[in-house]
Amino acid sequence: MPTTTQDSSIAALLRDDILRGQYRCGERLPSERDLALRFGVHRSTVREAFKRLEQLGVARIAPGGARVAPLEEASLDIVEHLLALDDAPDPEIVDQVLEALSGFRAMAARLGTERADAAQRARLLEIVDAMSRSGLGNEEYAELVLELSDRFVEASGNMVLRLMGHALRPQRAHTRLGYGLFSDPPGRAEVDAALEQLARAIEAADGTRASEAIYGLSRLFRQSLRERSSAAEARATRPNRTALAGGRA
Amino acid sequence: MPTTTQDSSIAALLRDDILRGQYRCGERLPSERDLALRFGVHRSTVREAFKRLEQLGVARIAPGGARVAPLEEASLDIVEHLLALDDAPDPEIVDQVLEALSGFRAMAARLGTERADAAQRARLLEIVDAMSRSGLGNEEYAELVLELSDRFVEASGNMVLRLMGHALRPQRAHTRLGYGLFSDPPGRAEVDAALEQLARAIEAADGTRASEAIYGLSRLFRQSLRERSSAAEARATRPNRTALAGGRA
DNA sequence: CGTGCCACCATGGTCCGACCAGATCACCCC
DNA sequence: GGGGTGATCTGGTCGGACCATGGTGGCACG
Repeated sequence: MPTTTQDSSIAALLRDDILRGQYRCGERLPSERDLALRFGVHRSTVREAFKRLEQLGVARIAPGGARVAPLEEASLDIVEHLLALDDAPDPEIVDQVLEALSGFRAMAARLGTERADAAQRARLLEIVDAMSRSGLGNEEYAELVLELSDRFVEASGNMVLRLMGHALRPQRAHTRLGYGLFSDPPGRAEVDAALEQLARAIEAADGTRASEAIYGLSRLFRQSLRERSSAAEARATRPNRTALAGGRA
Repeated sequence: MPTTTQDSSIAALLRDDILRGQYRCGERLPSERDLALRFGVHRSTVREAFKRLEQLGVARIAPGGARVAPLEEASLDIVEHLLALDDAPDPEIVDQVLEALSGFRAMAARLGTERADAAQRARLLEIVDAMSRSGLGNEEYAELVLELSDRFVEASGNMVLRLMGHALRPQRAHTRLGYGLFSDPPGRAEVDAALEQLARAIEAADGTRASEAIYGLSRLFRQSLRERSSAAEARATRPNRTALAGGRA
């Protein structure tokens, strides 16, 4: 039972404030004493929260005041928090994460395909086969995609990939909406073709082809997601702006 | 002048101990009071160090004792510390990092190539052209590769890629040894071919081809590095084992 | 009036000592 | 021997304190 401590709650609050863009980069955060007063905790508790923020790379603590760090210095770990910020994260962030995820999975597919042993290869083919079947729901597809990705990473035997996958692991529904095209007639043909290509690539241990197949699949997903979310956005409130806004000049 | 604080020094010490594999996963770390005594600091200072470790994902703090976290839960940020651990990091780690770096750069090349504007494209071609010239030293090549990578990331406009690049940024010489093949006759032809392919891909905004070219280049580098380092290792002491050892079963 | 210097104050870094609740573990009783 | 139980240990939090440093305003001097 992960009983959250006060320092981690405070760290999460401040982190989200920063990620939401409520403090400009370089701006001073409230002093430790102020925050201790505001949150009704002891200063040392606030300090511990600050240390977390510094380790996360979103703040820089120095005598004279803690300041918001430039976003480029942040840890990849902020991604999951960016996605979890609100019910409707900035679609641009979601898209950038999905894009990175596509590339990451393509990378994993390449290495995994080249290095998988017989058992791993069989398991990979099983999953691809399951994805080819029709009649699965969004959640089921999402599960399959996740497992496929994990198996590729596992087969690659690369710990760095594993860590990257951990940071990018989609935990929110926002990133899983696109899988509907699996059952939609329009995209179905393309998906099937890509899956077929992927299966052959796995059998032939052809990393490059597997990589392309995965990337193609991911692109289809992202496209589908963009269409769906832009439609959804049209009848919703404005998305929240975050510190990432404008990142893609 | 980043005057390092005691808590960060202690955090670094403990982190390196953990990364070096001196504590088994799940094993209890010494208590805060013990460490405070050992380091001659107050317990609250040790606590701040612990918070950093927890945020880094290498330790899990809970009543009853802080324990070493499973490696999969760690942040990507540990990679740079793994490489900085000793003068001669485990070659397997270096190889895994380079492998991930290859994939990352291929990803950045794909997205960057597809989305670069005219000025960015011109700059990319400039760098590729500079890499084609002979007579450059290892350091110069490393610089060019780094800048090329950065420009691709910049052109991609993807903040997640930027964060990944930051975590994987090679800061140590170990990851730069392979560039010698740029001037070596045996590899030179292959390198030139790949560079030529890359240039054409950039001109044509062909992400897939650019990605393949970069991946091919990176593979040549890694190969070269492996040969060099295995030769060097033969006449050196055993490499240090770290927590990553055995990651590639 | 402008400028430069200095004292003052706020801030982070560290320390001291204390209390609480939950986890651990050894011991004892059954 | 097994299970309960209390001493003990651990982290979580608190209150207060001191120091060095950096920021800032005011005061004196030009």
